Amino acid sequence: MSPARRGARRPTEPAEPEVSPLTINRLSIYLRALTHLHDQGIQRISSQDLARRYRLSATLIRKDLAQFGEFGIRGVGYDVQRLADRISGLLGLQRTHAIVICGVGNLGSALARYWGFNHGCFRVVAGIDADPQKVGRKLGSFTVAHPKELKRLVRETGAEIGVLTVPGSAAQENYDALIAAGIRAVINFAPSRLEPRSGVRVKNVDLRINLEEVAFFLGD
Amino acid sequence: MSPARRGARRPTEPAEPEVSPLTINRLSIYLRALTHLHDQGIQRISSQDLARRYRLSATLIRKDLAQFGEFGIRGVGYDVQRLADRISGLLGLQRTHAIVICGVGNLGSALARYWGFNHGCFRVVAGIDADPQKVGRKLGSFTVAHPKELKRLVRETGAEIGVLTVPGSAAQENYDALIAAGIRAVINFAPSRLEPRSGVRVKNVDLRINLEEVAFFLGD
DNA sequence: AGATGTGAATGAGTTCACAGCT
DNA sequence: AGCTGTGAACTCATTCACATCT
Repeated sequence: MSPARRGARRPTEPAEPEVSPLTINRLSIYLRALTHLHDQGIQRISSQDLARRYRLSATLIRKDLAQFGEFGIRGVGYDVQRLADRISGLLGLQRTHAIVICGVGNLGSALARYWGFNHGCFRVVAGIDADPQKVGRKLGSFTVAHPKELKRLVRETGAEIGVLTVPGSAAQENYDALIAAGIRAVINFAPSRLEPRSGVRVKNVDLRINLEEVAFFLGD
Repeated sequence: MSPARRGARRPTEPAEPEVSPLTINRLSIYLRALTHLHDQGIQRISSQDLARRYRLSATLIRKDLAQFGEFGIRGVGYDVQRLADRISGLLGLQRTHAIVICGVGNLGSALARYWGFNHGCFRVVAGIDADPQKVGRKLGSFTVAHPKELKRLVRETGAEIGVLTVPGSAAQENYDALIAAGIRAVINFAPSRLEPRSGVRVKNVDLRINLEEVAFFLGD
């Protein structure tokens, strides 16, 4: 069966529902597990064995994969290498994705280093900051630029992903600027709901909320 | 009605189910919205108005709150200040929670600065790193310590929350060390499933997975 | 035999619709 | 009249159970 993705279906088809982020996140987990197995020289694995080793659900692995086709061999299991390749393809990790970081403070620059400037299929290729103190500063393989350069940088680098690590009060305007510059997906670390502007994908990551979640369970 | 929390129920009661993290995370969101309203001098708000302003669901606000009691006035709405106080109480934000950061690399030190050393009810009070290069380095209001100091530091500072920002390969041993030292909740930024050791709460935060999620929607 | 892939059953989470209070 | 609090309906997610294939 053929994948359902970003509404890229022909008008005659009966409108397949979009794949859930839960499933997509699990695909990432599966991919890591498979990579780990591959590094250990293991070539074949069953969903059950995969589940046992990495504390996952065997049925869920099969159900998740079923949304994209048939990847295993009945009675046998999955070919580690092959499944890893297929998942990596599904996740769009067979090509490089360029990232622009908007707001090069503590968090922004740490993420840049953490995600790597030239590492795997994600590449942080530019940093933007309105603070004149920060503009011109060297960060990894590039120099921090002023927001007015954003559009040009996105065009020149082909950046698709924008990372918002600006103060909450500046999030919306920077988000709008990213979209105007042609960015296609945004990961927002600012603790504010963004007014969605278009078909651009927004993923909110709220670091503070994690502290409050565990605080709840610690009690008063 | 009385809250269901960390199984703190009397043996006679019919085993209330634990509150969902989804609800807890939304409480954090509500609290921020209310704080924002309070800052604007707004004293009363209905669930509908709150939902409209912050793009939330009115029914869900009421349902979430209903799990902890009755906070509103029928026909009127909620008292902003009062509701904020109650939620902040539920989340355990009426007292300070001390945090130990395990692994003071890019991410660890950025989080320390981002979350603040002396800011609100969370306080980063210690940093641990096995790298001799980093031990002794000043970070905010303390000095990075060697892992062997962990137990003493936790005891002396009363730290409850441990943050794991070590490489994936070191995650499990550091997790075990945190638990042995008496930490009561862990936020794990390493991309590896931890073998759960006890009743200690673990919250996994996987920063790389967010990139892969948006990459999926970008396609190949 | 032994594993996948999948319809059916269950469970979790959200929305609907309205009784009941102010 | 207006809004909260809540049972019932519904939707989404996961697990169960098994037909199907190697």
